[in-house]
Amino acid sequence: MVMNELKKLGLRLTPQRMAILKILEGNTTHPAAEEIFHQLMPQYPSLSIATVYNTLEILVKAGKLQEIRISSDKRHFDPNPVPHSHFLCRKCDAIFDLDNGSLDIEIPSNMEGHLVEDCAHYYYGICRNCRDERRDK
Amino acid sequence: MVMNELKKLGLRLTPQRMAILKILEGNTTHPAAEEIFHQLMPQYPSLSIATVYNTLEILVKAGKLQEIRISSDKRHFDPNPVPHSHFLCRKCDAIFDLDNGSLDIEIPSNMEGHLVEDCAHYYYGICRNCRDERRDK
DNA sequence: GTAAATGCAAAATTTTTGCACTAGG
DNA sequence: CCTAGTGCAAAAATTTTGCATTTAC
Repeated sequence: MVMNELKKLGLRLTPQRMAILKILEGNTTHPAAEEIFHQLMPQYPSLSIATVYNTLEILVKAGKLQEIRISSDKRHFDPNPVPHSHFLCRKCDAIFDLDNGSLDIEIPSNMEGHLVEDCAHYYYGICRNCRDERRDK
Repeated sequence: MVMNELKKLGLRLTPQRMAILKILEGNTTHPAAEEIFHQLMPQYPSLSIATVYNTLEILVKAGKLQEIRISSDKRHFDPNPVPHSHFLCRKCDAIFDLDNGSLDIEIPSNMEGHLVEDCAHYYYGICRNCRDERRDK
């Protein structure tokens, strides 16, 4: 559970943080900050978008979340911090996880003299759902 | 030469476009729109940032440029449209091309049922220059 | 001459910041 | 208590848009 790990890092377990964590846990839709904010609005009317951004940044720095820069306009977030590929559909804008089988992406420690710490692999095209729709018509 | 290819696409060769193309040709610094704009300001004081964005979008759509979404805050551009990896230095924010030898990135046509048209591989860490600086001190 | 491109300024979006107030531990 | 965290509103930063004017062909 992520909550206990946060405690160990000296982070306070506020209701806002727990709610954000709950939304993200097991979530494969890769929401952006604003989507999380709107989902929580009904329950937490006083919640601030700044708090959402703040929490997401903390979680990314703590290695509990992964930031996804696949879309040109806004950042998305993945509760799975293990490096894996993502696919963005040009038609419906959905982001999919691509599980490279059991082989997660290997991060080369050194590339042309650069010290590599992290990596991201993004793929673009038409997702299987949109492709099927097209086929039906 | 890119200019002639643009003509074939029915695009007009305006001074602004040619200037933007000239700045990008052979450029390995991966400039953002604003950097291009500022480099051209002295020579083209009336140039509009909207024209820079417009031109960049046209060139990307025409397949003459590659958009780089490696940085979370702004988009960068690469005059080399062939898929290849990029490296972002967390210390100096420079973007480097990673030439995967002669093996360019292969785009799988199909991944888990999705139709893949394009891809991007990004790497993050400390570049060789910043690493060397650290070592000297 | 005419459609395409430009420049300008305003708007739209996303993200960040400063600061007073609140509350978790 | 006391510091970390929150909320608010304003600001910053990037990108887009509408429209009148200009210009490449």
